[in-house]
Amino acid sequence: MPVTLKDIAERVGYSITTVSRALAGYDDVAESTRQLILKTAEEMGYRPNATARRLRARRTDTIGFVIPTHGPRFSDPFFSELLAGIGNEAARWELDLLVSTRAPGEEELAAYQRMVTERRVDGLLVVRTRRQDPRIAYLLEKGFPFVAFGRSDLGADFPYLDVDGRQGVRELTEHLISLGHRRIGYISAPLDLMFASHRLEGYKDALEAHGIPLDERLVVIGRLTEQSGYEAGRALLEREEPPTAIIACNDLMALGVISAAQSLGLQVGRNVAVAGFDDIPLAAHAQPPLTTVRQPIYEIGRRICQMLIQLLREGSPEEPHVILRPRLVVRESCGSTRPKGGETDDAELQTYPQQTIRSIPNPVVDKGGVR
Amino acid sequence: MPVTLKDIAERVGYSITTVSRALAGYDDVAESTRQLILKTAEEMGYRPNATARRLRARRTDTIGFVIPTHGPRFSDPFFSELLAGIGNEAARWELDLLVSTRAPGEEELAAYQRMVTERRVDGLLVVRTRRQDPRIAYLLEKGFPFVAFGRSDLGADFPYLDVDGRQGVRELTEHLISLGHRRIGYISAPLDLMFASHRLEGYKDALEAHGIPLDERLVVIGRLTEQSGYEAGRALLEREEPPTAIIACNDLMALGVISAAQSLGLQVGRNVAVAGFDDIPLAAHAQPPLTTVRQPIYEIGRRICQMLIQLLREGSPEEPHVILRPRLVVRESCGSTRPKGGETDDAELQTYPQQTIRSIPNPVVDKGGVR
DNA sequence: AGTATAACCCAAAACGTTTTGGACGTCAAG
DNA sequence: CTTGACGTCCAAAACGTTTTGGGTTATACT
Repeated sequence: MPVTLKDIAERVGYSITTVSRALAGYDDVAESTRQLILKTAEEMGYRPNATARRLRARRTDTIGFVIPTHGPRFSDPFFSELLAGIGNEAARWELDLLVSTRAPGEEELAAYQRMVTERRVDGLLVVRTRRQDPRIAYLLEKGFPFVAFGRSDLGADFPYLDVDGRQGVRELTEHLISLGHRRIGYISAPLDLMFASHRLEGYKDALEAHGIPLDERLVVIGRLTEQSGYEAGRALLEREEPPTAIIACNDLMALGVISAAQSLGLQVGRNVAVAGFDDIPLAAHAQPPLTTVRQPIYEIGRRICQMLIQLLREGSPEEPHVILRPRLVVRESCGSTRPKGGETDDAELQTYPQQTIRSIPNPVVDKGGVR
Repeated sequence: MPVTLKDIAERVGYSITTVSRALAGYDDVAESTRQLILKTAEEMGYRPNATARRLRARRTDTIGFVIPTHGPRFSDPFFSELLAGIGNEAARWELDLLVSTRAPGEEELAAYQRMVTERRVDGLLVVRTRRQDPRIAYLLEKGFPFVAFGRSDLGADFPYLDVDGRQGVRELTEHLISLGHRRIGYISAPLDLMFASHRLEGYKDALEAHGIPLDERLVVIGRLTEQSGYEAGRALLEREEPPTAIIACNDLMALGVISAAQSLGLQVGRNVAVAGFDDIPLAAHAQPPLTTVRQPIYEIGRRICQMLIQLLREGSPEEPHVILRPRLVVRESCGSTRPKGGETDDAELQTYPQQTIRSIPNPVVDKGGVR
C-alpha cells in the first residue's frame, strides 16, 4: 500500500493541500510545519505517484522511440549505441523512455499511432527516415512533437539532425580512387531509406568527378545485416570482372564482405579493399581493421534527444536543422599503410573534438523537495 | 485537443457513464444507443487517455527493463536481441516497455527505485544477475513483481530463467580437450556476475574430469567487450608458454581474441583455437566462424517477458524456475574439419527445436481446486 | 479602536477514466 | 391494481496529484 499525500496529511494533521505545498517548496507554509511534513514524508517513505501527476499535468514526461528492425529481431550495434545515447540524455532530464521494436510496415505505424493518440508520450524520436516516410507524414498531420534522425523528401518542415552521408561516402570513394581503384563495388541499402540514397549519391559524385563511368552491375542492394553483406560480397567477388574495392553502406555489411572475401581466399587490404560506414565499435577490431566513415552515434542519440526536449520545453529546438559532417577513418581494410597497433585504435576512449556540441542550460535543478 | 468521453457524451446527449459503458461493451446499453455512440466515437476519433485509465485502474500496463552497460554506452548485440524479444512479447500483450541504460552502481539502483516507488511500471525484468544482487534484494524487500534472467546466491526464492552456463562451458571445454588441447586459456568476466562464475565452474569441471591441473595464469578477467577480449587475448598469447586454445565467456570477447591472435600472425583454427559463448549473429560470420555455445537470446527475452506477464496477471508464472540447456555449436575457429559453407550457417532462420527445457522440482504444487 | 498586512492554512476543482449503486419506466404476471 | 422483473440510463465516487481562490488569525500601523 504505497503512501499518499492523504496518508501524510492525516498523520500530521494538516490538509492535503498544505502537505503538497510543503513538499513542493512553496513559501506559504510555516517553516516548522514544513519540517514536520518533510520528516514525516521521509519516514513514511512517500514518493509521489507518477500517474496521478501526469494526469493532472497533462504531460507524460515520457518520450517514445520505435527501433526499426528487419524481421522480428535486431542486433545492429548501431541502434544499441543510439539507444544508450538517447536513454542517458533522457535520464538526465528525468524523462522516461518508452521503447518498441518494429519492422517497417503497418504494425510500426500502429505503434506510433498508439503512442500518439493515447497520449502515452509527450514526443517521439523517428530514426532511419524513409522516402515519403508515413511516420513523419502522420506526425506532421497530427501536429505531434518529434525530432527525426535523417531528412525527408516530403517537402515539409520539421526538426531533424542528419549526417552528411553523401559527403562521407564521396570522401571515402575518392580515397579509394586515390589508391588506384577503378572498379569499386557498392553495397547499398534499400533505396527507400533516405540515408541509403544519400550515400549512393556520394558514390556517384566521386565516380563522376573522376571520370569513372558508373557500372550498374557493381551496385547491389543489401539488407544492412552482416549476413546480407556476406551474400552481396560473394556475389560481387564472384563476377567475371570482380571489383578491386567494395564499399558497404554500413559497417555491419562491410564486416560481412570481409568475411566473404576471406572465405574466397582473398586477403582484405591486399587483394581487395573493403570499407564501411558508421564506425561501430566492432569496426576498429575487425581483422583487418575496417576503413569506414565515422558518425558519432552515441552523441547523435544524445543530441536528437536534446532537441526533442527543447522542442517540448521551449516550443522549438534551438537549431531545428542540424547536419553533421562525418569523418573518414582510414584503417587497414583498404590497404592503407598506416603503422599497425597505433594508439588511435582505441575507439572506445575517443571523443569527437571536431564535433561542436553546444551545452544546454541546466538539466534538473533539485529544489530540495521530494519532487 | 484530444477527444474525451465528455465530448462524446455532450454530442450524443447521454451521460459519460453510458458512453463509457457502451464503448466497453456492457449489455445495459440499448443497441441503438450503442451504435450511435460507437459511430460518434469513431467519427470524433476518440481514443481513451492511457494516463487516466492507469490512475483509475492502479495499473500502468508497463514493464521496466534496465539494460546494464559498461560506461555510458552499450553496443553488446546480446542485449539488442534480448530487447527485441522482450519488446515483441510485450507488444503482443499491449504492454508498454520502459527502458533505461545504466552501469551497475548507485545510479542503476536509483533507476529501479524510481520505477518501483513512483509506480511507473507494474513489474521489472532483471538481467545479468550478480552476487548478492542489490537489485534483487531491493525488489524482494519491496515485494515488487519481477523476473530475473539468471539465478542468485541470495538464498531467497524468486522467479527466474537461466541458462546452464556451467554445463555449456563444460561441454565446450571437453570438446577442446578432445581435440588434444591441454593448455586452455579462459577469459572470464568479473566474478560478481553470476553467469561468469557458473561458466568458470564449467571450465574447472572439465579440467578436473580430465585430470588437467588448473593453471591460474591461464585464467584472466575481461570486461565483456571486444576491446577487452583483444587485450586479454594478447596478454595470454604473449606469455612464454601460451595456451593452445582460448575460451572467452562471451562471443564479443572471443571476437576480440580472434583479432588479437591474427594481429600476432597466428591463424585461428590452426595455430590456436578460440571459442565463445552466446552465439550472437556475428559469431557465425566471423572469420573464421566462431565455435560457441548457443543460448537462444531472442527466445529468452520473450520467455522472461512471458513469465513476468503471468506473474502479473495470475500471481505467479506457470513455471517459476526455468533452466535452459545451451547447445555447443562447433565451427572453424577451434579447428574443426566441418565442411565449409554448409547450410546450417544460416543462423537467422534457425529455431531451437532440440532445446530441452527442464523445470526445477517445484515444491509447492497448486492443485487448482475449489476455494 | 479600527484597519491594513502578513503569515499560514485549506476546500474544492480539475485531470479522464471506470465502477458502484441505484433511479425510472414499461410490461407481464398475479 | 399491485408486484416484480427487466431494460435503460446516470450521479457520484474514486484513483492521487496540483492549483485556485480564498479564509482565518495575529501583528503592525493609523
